Amino acid sequence: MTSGVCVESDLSSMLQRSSAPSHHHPNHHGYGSQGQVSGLAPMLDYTTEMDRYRSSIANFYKTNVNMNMNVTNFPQSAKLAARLAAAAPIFPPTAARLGAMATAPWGCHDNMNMNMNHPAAMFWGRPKPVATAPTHHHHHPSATPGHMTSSHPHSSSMHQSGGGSGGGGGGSEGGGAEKHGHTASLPVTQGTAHHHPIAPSNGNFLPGYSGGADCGVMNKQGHAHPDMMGLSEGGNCNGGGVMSGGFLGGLGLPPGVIVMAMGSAGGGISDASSAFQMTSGQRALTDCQQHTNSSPCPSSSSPSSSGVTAGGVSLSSSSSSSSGTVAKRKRKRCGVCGPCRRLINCGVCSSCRNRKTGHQICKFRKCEELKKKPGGGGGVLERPPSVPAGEAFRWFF
DNA sequence: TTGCACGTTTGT
DNA sequence: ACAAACGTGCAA
Repeated sequence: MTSGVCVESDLSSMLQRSSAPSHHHPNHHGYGSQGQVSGLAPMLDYTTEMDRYRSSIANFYKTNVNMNMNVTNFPQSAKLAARLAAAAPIFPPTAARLGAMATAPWGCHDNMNMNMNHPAAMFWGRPKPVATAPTHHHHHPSATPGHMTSSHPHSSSMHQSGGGSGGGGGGSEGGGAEKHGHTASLPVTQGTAHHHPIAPSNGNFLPGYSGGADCGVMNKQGHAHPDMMGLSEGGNCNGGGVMSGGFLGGLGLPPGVIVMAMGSAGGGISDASSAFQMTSGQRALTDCQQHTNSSPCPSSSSPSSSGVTAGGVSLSSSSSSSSGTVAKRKRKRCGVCGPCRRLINCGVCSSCRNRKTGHQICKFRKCEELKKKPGGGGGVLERPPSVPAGEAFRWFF
């Protein structure tokens, strides 16, 4: 499924259901049902609209949530959190913005809190989204944050349901929240903005997660494993669009614009992954190279990058296919699939439990690509297809 | 076919 | 040196 489609259907339907068509605010048209935008519709009650919208979203997530909330399941989360914290300044320039981003997405600061149980929950980005290319900085934001989504949904649900039976979800607040300035959040931000709550949310969070939710891929999340990571093929749903959306919030640009840009830039791939990659040093590089076909990989800042790995490994794998030589090298994670985007080990799977002896990555984090047979067709070639440009674009209509 | 354990490679 | 994770062989 393409993210565009999923989202559109889900969200739009929700919206429609919850609100009278005529009420759609122009601003919302993006998500609103297609074409329903009776452009003239006066901003009746913007706030009301927003509320409605929010509630819709909440409901939407309500179901998914609970599972994820179990932060406790992530033994490594602490570690991860630390790591992430270090890397925190994912979007240095946007630090300030970050707060907004973090919160806005869920439209409910409560969410943040909930998530915060597990610091890690906050950042579902790659561990080291460190350096950001000046140019691309726009993209990054979206990329990283993306992951957070999963957790949020819970919160939102909680928020609404009020009860929030959710596992640990409850009320504990993590320091993380503060970090992001959770409180400020939403409503306000949006106030100004014409941004639809949803847009931001997606944007900020990893496509993977968000995607899952948005796309209605809920199924996946539905069973979601104890670890909130039930990412569905992240890339798909979210599409670059999503991310961009988040960004938009910060930029204040019309969603459509961003999306378009992303699409073109990403050559269809766009989604967080690419952005991600770019920021994450070697890995990024690797990924790019592996997927040369699709990803733009901007002159991968100096392939020389320690020339070693990046080129070596990834290429070997890809080249192997082409050259046929194949020096059996270890394959690397694609970095874009749902599992790859996960940062936290579930802690309950056999791999996690047997980490010492098993030497295997958490099953839920096992790269989709690596699961495939090395020689197998397709091999490394494709990354999980992200939303086709067209689809992404569709999102906003 | 799937899961587990070990060896080995890769990155810090 | 150490940790993480991939590849592979073996057992169930």
